Amino acid sequence: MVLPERERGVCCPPTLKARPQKIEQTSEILRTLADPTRLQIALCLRDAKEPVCICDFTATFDISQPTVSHHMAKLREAGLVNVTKQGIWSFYRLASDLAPATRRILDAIG
Amino acid sequence: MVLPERERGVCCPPTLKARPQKIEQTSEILRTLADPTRLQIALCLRDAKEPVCICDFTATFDISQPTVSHHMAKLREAGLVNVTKQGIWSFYRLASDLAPATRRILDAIG
DNA sequence: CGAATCCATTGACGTTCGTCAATGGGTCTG
DNA sequence: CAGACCCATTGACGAACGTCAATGGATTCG
Repeated sequence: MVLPERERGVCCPPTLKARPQKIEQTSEILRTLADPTRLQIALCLRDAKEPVCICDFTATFDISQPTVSHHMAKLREAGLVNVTKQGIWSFYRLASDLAPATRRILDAIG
Repeated sequence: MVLPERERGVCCPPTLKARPQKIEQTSEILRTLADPTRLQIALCLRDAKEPVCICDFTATFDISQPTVSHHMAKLREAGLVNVTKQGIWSFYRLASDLAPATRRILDAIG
């Protein structure tokens, strides 16, 4: 294996291809998906044919209703999901204007 | 848009397709990549033709050497990278036995 | 050997995060 | 209207995280 020439104290800083702003955006998406509960919710919405009601998640996961609501807020703030209110119910689905880069990441999972 | 029928107090818990263990593994990968600095390092290693020396990252990022070392340890623990020591230098590259699922996520970014 | 260099580890500190209990707003039903 | 139900928000708390300064091991050079 041929290694780059090196002398003591001489480094070859790699050029960073991605713009800082892009890195920050991607980082937020990954941070949002990194929590196990939110990851399951996101995958569930990705694969769902119809919007899913909050009460379904509350019934599915072993966490309190406020915590579910907290996770949905995080997903909303990251632009990953849209919410539609119907009477007393809130239905969630993947954001209709999901960025292609975000869609690629979601599709790469599971 | 047709929504599922609903009555008060009646929920339709969604079936979770992914196994809990798989969710936990994916979650760790995402958590590791979620930090902006680690994300840049991972992408740099993904695109590098040759192993990259730690001192290169120390020179590139505006963080201390121990912090760079800390991030590399996280990447190692997550099984994302391998390290090769050569004299006083440590060269890092993407793990040779990177899981296909992990590779898909990495390739979906940037 | 002694000094210099690269890198990992340890300990500490402030911030962020996930969680819950409590509360309140909004909607439907009797 | 009164009660039941769904959901979001607030406040609080412990755990995890990112960062640095200090330290030490390992290697190389004079």
